[in-house]
Amino acid sequence: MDQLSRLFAALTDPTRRDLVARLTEGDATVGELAAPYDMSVQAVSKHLKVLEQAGLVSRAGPAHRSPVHLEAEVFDLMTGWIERYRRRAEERYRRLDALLAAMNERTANEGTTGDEQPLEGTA
Amino acid sequence: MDQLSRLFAALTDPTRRDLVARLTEGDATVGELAAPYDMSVQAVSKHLKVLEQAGLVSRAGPAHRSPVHLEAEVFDLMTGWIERYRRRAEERYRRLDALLAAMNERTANEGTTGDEQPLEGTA
DNA sequence: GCCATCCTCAACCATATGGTTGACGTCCTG
DNA sequence: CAGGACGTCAACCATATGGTTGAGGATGGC
Repeated sequence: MDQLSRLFAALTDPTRRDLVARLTEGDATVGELAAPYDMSVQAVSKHLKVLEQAGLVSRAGPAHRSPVHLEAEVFDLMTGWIERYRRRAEERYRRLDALLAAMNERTANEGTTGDEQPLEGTA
Repeated sequence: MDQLSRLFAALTDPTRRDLVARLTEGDATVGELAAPYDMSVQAVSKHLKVLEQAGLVSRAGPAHRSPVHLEAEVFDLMTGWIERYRRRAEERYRRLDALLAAMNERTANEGTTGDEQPLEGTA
């Protein structure tokens, strides 16, 4: 699985999104992170593993009680993907609007010209 | 499942991300969308259903051969969530930097003052 | 050095996911 | 109106996911 897929998958689960949200307030140990949930510590540990493999979280060391740290920069991978296609879609809407405006203008000037499939392959 | 979860889940699958990417080039029928993949049309139809339930995609009508349309605005729900916590994390780093700078200045001026847990609850 | 605490690993279970094939409904064509 | 093309529905299968419990491995305090 590629990292982008791992990132989206990681943030699919509401518990994991909540963990990320809490980590923006500062590093925390697994125990601290697990405390608020009505769920076993092992389950939270698994969630953290998923976040870690997605690159969203890191551990200071393999040590006992070592704090979990949020790696906020990897968010950019997702926003990068999203914004790219968001922009592309908007770009297309603008072109479509321009095209429709041009068509309106032409029909207002002289009516149909015999060329009637201007949308094909352009929009 | 809440919409945010559905959105992240929808974009987890590379095939669905690719469908979204292609829809930024313009609306398309299910058949057109399914053609490039080494996969049954039914499978692509399922993927489109997932995208539709996440709000990322809409159909012109229940009709035969009706085009699939991308709803790019819902991207904002995700970027909104991501950017919120991205900002929160950065905000925290700035506060931490400021605190460390203040500590350095103080120790440079007069050494320890006896109050030695300034990080607790602040970072 | 011992023991409690923190955390992870492993096995297990229920359900969700992503794919298949086959059957069916609906529309456009002739 | 008969037939083919397009799309979805349903059943099925393999694997992934999110949770549980039980056991075990390090660490740190005493």
